[in-house]
Amino acid sequence: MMPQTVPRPTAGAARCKRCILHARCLPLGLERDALQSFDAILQLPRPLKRGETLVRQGDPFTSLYVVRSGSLKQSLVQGGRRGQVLNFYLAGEIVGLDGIGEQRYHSSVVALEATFVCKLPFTRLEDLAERVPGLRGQLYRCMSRELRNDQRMLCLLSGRTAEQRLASFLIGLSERFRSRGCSPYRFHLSMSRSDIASYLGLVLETVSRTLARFQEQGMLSVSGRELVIHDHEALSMLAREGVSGGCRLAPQSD
Amino acid sequence: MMPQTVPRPTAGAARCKRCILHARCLPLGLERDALQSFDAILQLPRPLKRGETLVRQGDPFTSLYVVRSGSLKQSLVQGGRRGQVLNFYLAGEIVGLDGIGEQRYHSSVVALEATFVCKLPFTRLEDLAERVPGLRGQLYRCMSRELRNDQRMLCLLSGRTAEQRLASFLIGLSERFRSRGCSPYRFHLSMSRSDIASYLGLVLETVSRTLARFQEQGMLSVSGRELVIHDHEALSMLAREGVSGGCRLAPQSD
DNA sequence: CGAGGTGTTGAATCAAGTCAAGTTTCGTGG
DNA sequence: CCACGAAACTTGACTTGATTCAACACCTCG
Repeated sequence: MMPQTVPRPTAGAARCKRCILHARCLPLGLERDALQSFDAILQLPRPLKRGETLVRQGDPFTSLYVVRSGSLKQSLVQGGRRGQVLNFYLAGEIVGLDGIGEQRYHSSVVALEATFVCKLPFTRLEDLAERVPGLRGQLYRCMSRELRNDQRMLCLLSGRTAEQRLASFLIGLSERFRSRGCSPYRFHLSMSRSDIASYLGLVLETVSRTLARFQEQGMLSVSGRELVIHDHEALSMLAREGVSGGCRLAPQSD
Repeated sequence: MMPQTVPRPTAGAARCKRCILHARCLPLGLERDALQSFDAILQLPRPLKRGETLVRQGDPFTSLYVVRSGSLKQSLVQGGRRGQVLNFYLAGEIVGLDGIGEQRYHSSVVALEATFVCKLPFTRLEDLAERVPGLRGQLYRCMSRELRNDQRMLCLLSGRTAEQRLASFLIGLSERFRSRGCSPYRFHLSMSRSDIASYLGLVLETVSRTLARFQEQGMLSVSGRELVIHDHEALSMLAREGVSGGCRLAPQSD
């Protein structure tokens, strides 16, 4: 039987060396000594309840957080609008990077389910990074990964159909679960339809309808938040490209 | 008379200390010594012709570039699609940050007009950053600014009308020109309508029509790529919020 | 002067949004 | 444990803003 959710951390085990996320977390590739120093600044996993806020937009920036288990959503309030969902964070991902550089968190992050996070006070992390080039590199890598991620999102939101957006989203999730050792074909959506809609620049009715259509076409089954992907191939085809062969080419200036 | 384009660098003047961009460039806030070391790794401004490629998506990452004068567009090719425009760079902005962390540039950057850039070999920059905390901070700050910028774009592309997108874009440009000492009310668009369209997730016809509508309403005048903003207030109102008071609130889970 | 890139404008179409009921699910407290 | 109410989700009918397709105007440059 395949695990349907991300594995829980062994209770109380804060040391990175034994952490199941070792391979995909920030201290990846650190030497034995450096890893111990890293361990020393890392604070014990903190439990968050569903709906609990980890960082609040505008609050002073103090720490990065690594998701140990569970999931969160990042959202941004601008103007009169309700929070635009910018990202979902799964185990091993880093929360708070957009706060570096300003003194404040630029967005809010809220737990979508029971969630554990490890806290990394940034000043201490920076001190350590000063002495450990590998860690500095990892930090850059994380930020630039986030950058690339946002850029992928920009492409997705720019002139793609609802079907393509949703397919992309599901395939993306699927891959992330796969790389965490969970089934890429059967998983639980910890976010609401309206979170997904906001993330994809749609309204929740459209998400609902599009999921229904995918189900009719036999590509997947959804029941509430339980998802089973039947035709991963078809779905990722949709995600990668326009379904109808005709990708209309914008005239390239130059 | 107000300058209509970004000031040109004094020919051959590579030294940062005398550079007009001093106040908004990477070495901002560096000590005298650090600034000299920075100068030492910085390569002389290189001229680019309109349409010339500065970095090509997928090429090995070697350097960051600072725009000295002129402008460029960043674009990303994914799947079968033609380049999605991700960003426009003006004087003082840093090109190439998304390449840090991977060994490759993640997107292409092309000059929109005659443009000068200063080259910053990254390994040398990193060496220097190791010794100069202020520079490290600046690097973080730049990356996190880029992150925040992309996030603003995500909000913009997510369920805003063509009018709001275009207004946002124009106001954004206006502010950028203002902060560079150029007129925020009268400037030249170095990018084509189709570049703007791609950037805003629209088709070029829509950009053209929307500009025409703005002009009818007396908010601005356009003639080709020359733009005059008559009613900055109205435009930024449009940019900030839905024009019709009704910002429909998505039900917030939590 | 003609060609090609760039921009404008019009008419028709359609995908997604809006509004409006419903139904299901879930959490809380009796 | 059940009942209740509030969220969350689904579905349908209708509207609309943006895209598509198409024709044409403009400007620059060889």
